[in-house]
Amino acid sequence: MPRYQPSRIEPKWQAWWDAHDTFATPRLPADRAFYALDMFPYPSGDGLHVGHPEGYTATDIVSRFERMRGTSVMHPMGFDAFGLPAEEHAIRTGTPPRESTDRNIATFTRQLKMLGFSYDWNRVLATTDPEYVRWTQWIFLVLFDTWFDPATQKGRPIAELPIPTDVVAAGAAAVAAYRDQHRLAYQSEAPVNWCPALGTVLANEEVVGGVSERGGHPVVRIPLRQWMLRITAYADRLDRELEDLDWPASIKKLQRDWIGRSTGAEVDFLIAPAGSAGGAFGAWKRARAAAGFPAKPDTDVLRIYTTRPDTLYGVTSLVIAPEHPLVDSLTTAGQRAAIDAYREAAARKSDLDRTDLAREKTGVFTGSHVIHPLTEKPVPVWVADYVLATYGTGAIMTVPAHDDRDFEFARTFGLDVVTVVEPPDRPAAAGELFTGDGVAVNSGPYTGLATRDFIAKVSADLAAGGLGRAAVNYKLRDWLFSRQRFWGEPFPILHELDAAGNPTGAIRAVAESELPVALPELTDFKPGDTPDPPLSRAPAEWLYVERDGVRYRRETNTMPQWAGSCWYYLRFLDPRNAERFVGADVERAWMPVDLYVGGAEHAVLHLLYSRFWHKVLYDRGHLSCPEPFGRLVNQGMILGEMEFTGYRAATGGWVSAEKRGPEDVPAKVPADQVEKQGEHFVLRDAPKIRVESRAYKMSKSRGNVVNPDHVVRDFGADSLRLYEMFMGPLEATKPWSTTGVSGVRGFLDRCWRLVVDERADDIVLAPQVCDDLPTDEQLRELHRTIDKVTRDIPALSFNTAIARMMEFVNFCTPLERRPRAILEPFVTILAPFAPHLAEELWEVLGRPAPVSLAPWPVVEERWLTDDTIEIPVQVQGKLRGRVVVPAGADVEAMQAAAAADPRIAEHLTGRRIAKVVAVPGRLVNFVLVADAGP
RNA sequence: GCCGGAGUGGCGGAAUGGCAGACGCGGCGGACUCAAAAUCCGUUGCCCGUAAGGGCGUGUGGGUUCAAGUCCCACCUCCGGCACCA
Repeated sequence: MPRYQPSRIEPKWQAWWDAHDTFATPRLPADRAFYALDMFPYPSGDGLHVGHPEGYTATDIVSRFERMRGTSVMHPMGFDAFGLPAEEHAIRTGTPPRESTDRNIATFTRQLKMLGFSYDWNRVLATTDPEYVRWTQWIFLVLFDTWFDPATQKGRPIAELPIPTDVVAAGAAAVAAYRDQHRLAYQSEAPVNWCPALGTVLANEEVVGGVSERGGHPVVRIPLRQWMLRITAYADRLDRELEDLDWPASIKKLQRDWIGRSTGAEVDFLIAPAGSAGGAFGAWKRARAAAGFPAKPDTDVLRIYTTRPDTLYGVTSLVIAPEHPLVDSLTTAGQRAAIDAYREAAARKSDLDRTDLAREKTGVFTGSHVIHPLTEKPVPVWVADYVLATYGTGAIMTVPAHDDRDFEFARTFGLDVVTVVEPPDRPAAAGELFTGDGVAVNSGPYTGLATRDFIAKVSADLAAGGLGRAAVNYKLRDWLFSRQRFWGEPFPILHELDAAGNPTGAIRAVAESELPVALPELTDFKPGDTPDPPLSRAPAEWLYVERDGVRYRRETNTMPQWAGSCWYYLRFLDPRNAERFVGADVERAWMPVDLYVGGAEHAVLHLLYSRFWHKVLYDRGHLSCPEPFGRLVNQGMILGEMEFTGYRAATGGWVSAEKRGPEDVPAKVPADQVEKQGEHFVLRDAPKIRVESRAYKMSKSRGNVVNPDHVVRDFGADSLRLYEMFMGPLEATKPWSTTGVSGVRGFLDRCWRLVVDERADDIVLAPQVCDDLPTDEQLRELHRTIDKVTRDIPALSFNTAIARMMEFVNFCTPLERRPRAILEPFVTILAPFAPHLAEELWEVLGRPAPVSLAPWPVVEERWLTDDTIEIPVQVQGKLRGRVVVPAGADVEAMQAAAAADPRIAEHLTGRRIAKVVAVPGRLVNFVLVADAGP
């Protein structure tokens, strides 16, 4: 009667843990501390997905394991609850985002509790909680109050920013403006990705393929006042300090590529005054030699950035971005119409449209020339949209012979290809493209230099002449931090108004004591036709405030969703602290995070942004460590069930997959109508017809989404947990399999029957369970299992740990007498994986709950070794037999035992042994003298 | 195009350079049952052979080694990411 019933025991133990606060974490660790963190979810309306419990189960197992080993474990959960979907839902239905968000959080909470995760629910938080928003805004004010000191490579208080004397002389307003220009949080009038359909501006990384990542709406570039975070100031540290982190090498590389550090040189080209004689250049050059290279170029020069200053003698034109500030002044009357048309077309294209369409390079000649600083020859200036305004100086020199983009550009417009670098191993062919390092040719005094030496020398010479300087650039851009949205954190910033109600340009921070700046009540969430944020339609009593006799208008932009997720791992440590964003002692005791598990989709942005904020807070003395996440692991994606797809022709018959045309329609084929033939799957009834076999990403449209609620209903939470861990390596992409879940459920059923009498009417011990002393064999089996599981959990190798536990159960099942002394330790090590079942079995065994806090069993080493071992014996590398030898047998003994085996002896008769390889404890291999033939 | 990752039975997968295929699913056979389900036991890489045994096997082709799924070189396929950053 009492079969294993997850639906009965799982809620029972969840309630028990809740009532006893079993997983409450102390404020400070008692001894060893372990911080296991999940990437908290966005509480979407769809509820939990089977992908969520994968990482969550992994950290839960490690957390439970560490707890049982006496470690103080921090294992919290919360919700990344600001975000577009709630706002879009509000726009569609009129429901305030807070309502739908709270509802979704309730669903997520129910589902997470249903899976038996050992979170300390006392620490739960949502980024939308006013108290959380308060500290997010406070951190923004820290960024606002910080400038980056390049000399010390550290963020420092803005009050410590040295003010140049001429700025001081210009008055208080000038000083304030100077400070504003140097803050880590600053405003900028920048070309941004405006998405009319979403009514918002998007970050570069939210624009994919020229359309919005969310929804796929078109995006155009317009200039707009924005809040930016100066993450580029930290680019170098964000790059360098990756080094010591225990992160997957691939993720580190992804971040490094995203930061995209490159070294090269900036070079100024004098814009040739129209109709002037050569004298102007000489004067300019002398002036530069005397004054040096200016920090900012005057309008009479074009400054370019190149990583290959060694190719300066191969320059055939300069190209500037359509948004470059000097386009207007460089355009001659004759070219005006063409340039204007080109610029307008470029403005309508997003960055990615440009790259996609511009396989064929486009561009327009400005009509102007600049003077080459070394050769003193005139160089034409073009405008082309393959040059990005936002990288480097927005202007480049083209060297068609040694850069593939410039090569293509030159080919399109018939520009010269001047070879100035020869490959190291062969002469250069005229007009060929060579982008590698080599030896300079045709380069005046530098001819003959190797690329590396050339770069060093020319950089020094340019710097000495005030014509250029070595420079470092990053692909990383400053972080566009404002959104024209309602459902986000308001900025704690006030804009000063003049008597007429117009902004003066002066801004001030909201006082710390006035935080949080709460969102106003709004009834209309619709974005407008203009980039004016919804908050600009807030009631006047929210929008306008007076401080010290001055009227201000609140900032109406809101922060992006990343803001809340940048620091949640800190708030978990001290979620109710009203005095500080996190208590200093608490932070010191728990940070950094020991294990952070989440999806690889956050490999770049979330992790980079978090690291940036963390470093600023560290620099400002608010944190004790420079990096937030010590060990990072990305769980793999879970795909839908394997599908077989056949193709049907319009005529109705099947078409073999490799011969299908675009008009043939795919059709799902049930697995039992398919068989494998060689490399491919074919239809069982028509083996000529190949079908495709593949697992697809889960998606609503494909209809292959697995709902955790259903899995729990049909198999139980422990089965879901165990299955997701048994599927394969945590980091691998793997397909879902319902029969796989039922297989794991079968294992839990066998665990149950090992302890419980299934035929009794009540839940009582199985009659086989006894108090016998375990046999040596049983102890060996037990301790080997404990050993394997103990080693596999920290390695996150859960699939092999589970396999070993299955072997243990298979070993015990046939036992007529099952000693408690082996069952109880087994239930203990099962507990992190299948906690509900383990608690129930523990109770049936008569032990005091909870097993979740029972001490982890100790491996007794002596049970891990055998007296004798069976070793393979090879002849010529081929397995020919096995012999049993004492465990400590030396090489001679092994060899003798092997040679004595009749089967081996047979293979050795009549042959001469060249040598014998015997590896103690492993194998014996007889190598024979090559057979001379019969 | 560039950068990652992965290719092992019918399927998911396991294997410090040392017995390839642990464990699970599926299949086959048996026990129990009037029967079925459930459960338990056995078996299951492919080929030849009644058997004993033998041969072949980790995407392909080479190489190193007494010994290669594992190391090296070249290539093929699939998955993921990036994509004019000068």
